[in-house]
Amino acid sequence: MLQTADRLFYSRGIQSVSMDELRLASGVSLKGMYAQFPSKASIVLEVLDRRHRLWTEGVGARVALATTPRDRLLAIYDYLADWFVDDLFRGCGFINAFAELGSVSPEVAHRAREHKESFQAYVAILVAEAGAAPALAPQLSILAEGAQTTAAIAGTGDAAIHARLAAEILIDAAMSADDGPSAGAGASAGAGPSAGAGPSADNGPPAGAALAGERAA
Amino acid sequence: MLQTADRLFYSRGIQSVSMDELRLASGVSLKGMYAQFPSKASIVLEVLDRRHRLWTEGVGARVALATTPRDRLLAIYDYLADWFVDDLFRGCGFINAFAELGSVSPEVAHRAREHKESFQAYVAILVAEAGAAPALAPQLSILAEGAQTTAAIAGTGDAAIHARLAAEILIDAAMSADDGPSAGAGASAGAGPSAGAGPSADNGPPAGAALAGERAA
DNA sequence: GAGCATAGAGAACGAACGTTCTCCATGCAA
DNA sequence: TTGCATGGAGAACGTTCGTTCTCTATGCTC
Repeated sequence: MLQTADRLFYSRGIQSVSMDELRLASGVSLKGMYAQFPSKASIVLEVLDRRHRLWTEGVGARVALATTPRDRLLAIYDYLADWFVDDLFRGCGFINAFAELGSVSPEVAHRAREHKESFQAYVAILVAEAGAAPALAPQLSILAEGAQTTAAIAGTGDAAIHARLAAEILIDAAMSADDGPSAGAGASAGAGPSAGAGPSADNGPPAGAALAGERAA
Repeated sequence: MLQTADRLFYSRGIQSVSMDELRLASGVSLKGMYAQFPSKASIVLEVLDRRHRLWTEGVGARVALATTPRDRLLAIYDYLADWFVDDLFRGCGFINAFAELGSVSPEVAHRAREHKESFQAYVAILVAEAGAAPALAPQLSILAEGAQTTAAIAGTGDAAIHARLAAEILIDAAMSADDGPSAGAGASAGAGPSAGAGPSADNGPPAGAALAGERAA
C-alpha cells in the first residue's frame, strides 16, 4: 500500500494521483485505506518517512562496501549512478515533494528539511572519518544534490559521473590541504546516518516584491 | 499578469493557485485572462518562458561585471548568493515545475530541459573562455544546481558560499591541469547570454523556456 | 441454519477547479 | 439621446477530488 503510493506519487507527482487511483493500484478499498490512514496527507507523510528510510539504508549499504574513507565518500556517487539509470528515476522524491507541496504543507517541508539535514550530517561524518576539512562535507552534499536534479531533468545518468569526478578533486584538495594527523580513519564502518535535529534556519533577508494590479505584460 | 502569475506559481506551486486567485491578484478579469491565453496551462508555459529570460539576463548581467574569466565563472555563484537571501526564494522555478508537472505535462518537462541545457551550454562557453578543461563545465553546473535545491530546502543561503568555494577548487584544478596555452582568456566580456536589463524588479530569477516558437507575452 | 461482525464496491456528498456564459455598466459614434 | 461595442463581475456548468455512507456478500460463532 505505502509502496504503491510511493510508486505513484514519485512517478506522477502527489497531487496528480487520486485516492481512487491509489485504490485501483494497491487493491485496497477506499474504506480500507481510510481505516489505515486518516487522510491522503497522512499517506504522503508516511510515504516520505518510508522513502527516507530506504534512502538511508541504500546509501549506507553502498558506503559499507567501500574499504577506504575516500572510497566511502565516493560510494555515494556510485549509489547515485546506479539509481539514475533506473527507468523509474525521476529525481529526489523529497525535492519533488517540497517543490509541489513545501509551501502549502509545513509537514512536507519539514520532512524534506529533515531528510536533507540527515544526509548532510551523514556526509559530515564520512568526511570527518576521512580526516578531511569539515568544509568538504557541504560541498559533497551539494554535488550529490545537483546530480540528482540534473539527472532527473536531463533524463540521463551522466551527472553522477561528473559529480564523482568533481568529488574526487574536492576530496583530494580537502585531504591534502588540512590533512595533518590524518585523523579518524580509525572509525571504520560504524557511523550509521541518523537524522540530527539541525538549526531550524529561518529564511533569508528581505527583498522587494511587487504586489497585484498590473496590466497585461 | 504574467509577473503576478509567476509570483504566485513560484511561491505556492502551480496546482495550488487557482485561476480565481490569479484574477484577484492580477486585477485582470477571468474573461480578460482567457482572451489573452487559451488556458491555464498556456499561462504556465508563458511564465516559464519569461522566467527563463529573466534568469538568463540576470546571470549574464552579473557575469558581465566580472573582469577575469575565472571571476566570470565565480560570478554565477555570487548571483545565486544574492538570490538565495531573497525572502521569496524558493528554489529553481524549473526544478519546481518539473517536479510538480514534469511527468504529466510534456511541455513543462521540455521547458525545464531546455532551460537547464541552456545554462549548461552557457557555463561551457565561460569554461572554454577560461581555457579550462571542458569537463569543468558540467561540474560547475551541478554545483549551481545543488546549491539551489539545498538553499531552498534548508531555507538559508549558505549553499552559495559552499558551492563557490568548491567551484574555486574545481576551476583551479581544471585550469592548472589542462591549461597549456591558457587559451580563450582573450575574449573578455564578449560572450554570455544577452546581458541585458538587470534583474527586473520582479521576483527572483528563473522561469520559462527558451527556444522554439511560442507566442509572445 | 441464525445471527452478527467485517470489509469491499461503489454511490453520494460537498467543495474546488478550469472554463464558459449571462448580465450589466461604461464610453464612444452618430 | 440612441445604438453599439467593450469588458468586468460573477453565476453557471461540468468535472474531479477527498471523504463518507449505503448496501451487500462473505465468513465466523453458536
